[in-house]
Amino acid sequence: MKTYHQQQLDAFGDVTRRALLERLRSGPLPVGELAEGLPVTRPAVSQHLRVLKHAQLVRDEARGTRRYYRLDPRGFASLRSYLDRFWDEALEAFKAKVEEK
Amino acid sequence: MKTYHQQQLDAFGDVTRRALLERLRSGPLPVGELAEGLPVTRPAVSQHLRVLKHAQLVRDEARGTRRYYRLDPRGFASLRSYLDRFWDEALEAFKAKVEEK
DNA sequence: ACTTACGGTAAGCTAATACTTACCGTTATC
DNA sequence: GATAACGGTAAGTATTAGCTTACCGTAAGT
Repeated sequence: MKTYHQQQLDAFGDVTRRALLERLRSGPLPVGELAEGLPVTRPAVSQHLRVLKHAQLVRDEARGTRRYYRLDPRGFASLRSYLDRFWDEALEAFKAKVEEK
Repeated sequence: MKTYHQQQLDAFGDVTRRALLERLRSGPLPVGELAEGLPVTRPAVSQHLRVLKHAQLVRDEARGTRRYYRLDPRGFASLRSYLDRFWDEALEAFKAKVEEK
């Protein structure tokens, strides 16, 4: 089993997925529009969106025949708290090292 | 050419590299010790360290025959500011959308 | 000086993952 | 109800990226 922040980091570890996320910053978009301009086909985009969805970085909502994707705050919050915790613990360890000398 | 935050996200997009970074939270370590316990060989670790170094997530320092690796604040700061900026812009866009209605 | 410890690099292999084509289901439109 | 638009899924291919083995250089110890 993979923790969420791991899934989020994996999801961010691909340029195409990052491009998708960047596009979604300006607001929700249907899959077709998301795929436009990208150097990959629409099905590829669908597959990336699935990964992003599992990582809770995007949410989707069907509207008629279109399916709108938007950024999901949950994934970003989780990712951020992981990085913060990570760095805090590193500083903690560093301080401890200094004092022990 | 790749921007730094892209390199950092790529670097974080691998479990072994994340494991290395987590080990380094408790302080600097030589390559041999870093490799111990991991399910991969030492050369593999060296290669991962190279990626992490280019992403400015670790620094290295030779001491005798050993080479100590430690976390590098630069990469983390850069990554954090990217994520913050990313999310800020998303909120900005969201606000603008609401007001325009 | 010889030997051992440490770790980087290259070449080649393997495994993971991104991508495409083909297909199908659903919703809307005529 | 037929057709078109939209998008998800499956199967197979291709590319990427991680891993190993082999090798070399440098620094320390004997």
